[in-house]
Amino acid sequence: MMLGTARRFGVSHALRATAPRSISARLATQLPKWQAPSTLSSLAATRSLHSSFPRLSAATAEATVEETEPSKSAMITEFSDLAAENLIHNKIIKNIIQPDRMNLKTMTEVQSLTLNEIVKGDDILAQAKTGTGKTLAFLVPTLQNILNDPSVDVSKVGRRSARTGPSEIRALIISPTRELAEQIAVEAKKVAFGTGLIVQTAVGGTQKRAGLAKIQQEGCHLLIGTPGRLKDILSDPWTGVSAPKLNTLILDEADRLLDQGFAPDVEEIQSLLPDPTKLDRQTLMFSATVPREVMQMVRQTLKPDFKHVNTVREDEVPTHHRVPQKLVYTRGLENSLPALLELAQNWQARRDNGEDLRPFKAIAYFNSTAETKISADAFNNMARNSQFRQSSMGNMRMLEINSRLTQALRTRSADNFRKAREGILFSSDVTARGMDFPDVTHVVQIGVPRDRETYIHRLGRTARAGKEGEGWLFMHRAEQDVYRKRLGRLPLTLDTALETADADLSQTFSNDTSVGKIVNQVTEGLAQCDGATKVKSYMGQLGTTTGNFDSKREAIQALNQMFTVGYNMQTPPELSPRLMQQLGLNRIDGVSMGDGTRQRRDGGFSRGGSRGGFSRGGDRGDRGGFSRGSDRSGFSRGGERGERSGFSRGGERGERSGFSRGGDRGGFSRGGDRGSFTRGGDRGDRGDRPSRPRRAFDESFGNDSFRF
DNA sequence: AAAAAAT
Repeated sequence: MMLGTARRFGVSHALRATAPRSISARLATQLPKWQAPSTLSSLAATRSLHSSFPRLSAATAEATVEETEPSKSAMITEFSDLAAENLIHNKIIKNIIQPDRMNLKTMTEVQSLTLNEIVKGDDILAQAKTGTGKTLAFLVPTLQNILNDPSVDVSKVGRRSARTGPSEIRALIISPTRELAEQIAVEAKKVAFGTGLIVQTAVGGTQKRAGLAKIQQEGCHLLIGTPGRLKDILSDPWTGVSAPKLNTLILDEADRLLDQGFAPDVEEIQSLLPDPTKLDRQTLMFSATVPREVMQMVRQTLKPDFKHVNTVREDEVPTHHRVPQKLVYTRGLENSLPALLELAQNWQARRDNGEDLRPFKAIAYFNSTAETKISADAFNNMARNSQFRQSSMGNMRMLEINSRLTQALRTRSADNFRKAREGILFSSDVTARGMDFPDVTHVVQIGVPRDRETYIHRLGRTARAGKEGEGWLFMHRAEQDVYRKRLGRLPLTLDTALETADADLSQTFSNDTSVGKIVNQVTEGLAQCDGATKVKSYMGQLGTTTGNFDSKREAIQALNQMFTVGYNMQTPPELSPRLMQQLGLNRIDGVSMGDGTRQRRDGGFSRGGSRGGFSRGGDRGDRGGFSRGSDRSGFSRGGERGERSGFSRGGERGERSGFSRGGDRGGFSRGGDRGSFTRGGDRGDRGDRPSRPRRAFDESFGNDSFRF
């Protein structure tokens, strides 16, 4: 059926011959609000329910053609037809469709809708949902265009002295992350296999000299890289790598590359390329999201008559309809990891019960690198436990990835997760965009993400290529306002099934209950993490929580509670007056403020010689790390006042926070024993929590103080 | 102090 349709429409030369008319004119003058007709998206959605990759059907093709191509151009939907029309090189087609190679048959919407335009040489902004083949959409026609260039010599295929050099770059692809650049390159090499086209990468974190040597030796037609390294090698005349013949510039994840952080680099790279008024240059932009704010940048960067190919209706969300998105309120920040473990265990238990579910393979996203680390550490600690190993969780890989790891470790984690059958990847936003890990069943976002686009792209790591997947967002109640503002219109539904999400973790739990088992495992895993990691995690979350929470006061209380109850630490790190001011915390209760005499040392925090580590009260001989009762107001200023209160003076919220001693809930034993704090006094088993090994920070930090 | 990205 599809094939017949494709043939009916598949007239490539007609496509090439027809000039784009009204649509480009329209786009040039007004905000490009062109979009695929409604039938398209609804139909795609329906089809995807049947777990097929949303392809172009006959009906949609027709509708789309009319809408997008007033010139009645045709639409091709089968890769094999591209060969018949002699539009795309036979070798490329073979690489795509052969079962022992990429094994693809039918093109996706973006691929169909952009191919002819790209071959024609038009500038394009293409928007399509995550996991619908955007990479291939720009690779195939771009590689073809290079082959079409008579000045490109690929005649010496397979021989050592191919007549290409480091200045033969015809197309450049910029990616916002190193792993994505590498992934695109892998795909590009598959497509280009046997054509003689040379694909190279240039990303940071790798040996520059080795990379350069490779390009110098083998030459390069298509270069793929990240902004910093591309800038570096293209601006340095000594490298010999240059692009005087460049015809095509591709911005993958274009909205990201055009935003604040990247735009200057991208502009600088453009300035290193041949003057577009002298050598015609095609620019292609691809992304699942293009927020309004960047449209101006898009328009500035593309030619005035660029095409906006949008397969996502403007009133539609660029997520997949088939992906259930669940929202979970957590009682405190410390509940996230137990809830994550519970989610994984529940899933595995259902599998054990014979339900037809794929193995649990999840990405857990955090808003700070330090939090990814402590979470990965904690889960790795748990996974070492024999009870855990023998459970249905036993075969899970626990992996970590973020930009603070060495590139070697990053690459290893990504590779391992790709290969993993089941496991959890604890990730920062390095992997949020474009990464294609096969068979991810769950995306769990912990904390409201920094913006809507981030949410959408993270979610897009699951349910790719027609597969199923679930999205989860764990969020503190006090993030509601920012949630509504950023994600309010997305289709999340409240889920209250995870028991540990709402458990009061200041209690003691018995291993006889399922909740207790989970909580105690996490507690123990965290207890084995070192103190510095905990402090960094606290500090790392300061920025996002104070920004995300309904009030700064709530943010601090939640963080302090996470630190004491979740991490089993005594007193939260002191903050310098300067930092407090920057965070707007000056008049917030519950903050430990240092006296500002810190000396900077590695990583932005300083160790003040004599000041107690984390200013624990006990060893200083004063009243213990916590203020109790409502007598104390204000906060401590380091030690010079001799008092340590730190936080939570009574107050209506006090009792929730796990410290703030009323005595009724157990809370906190201060006193000289520094450390042991016993929660759950009301249950009568104080101090007997199953797993409370001596905290690592006692050893590693001694009496030193950390102020920030 | 909060992703990422050159050394």
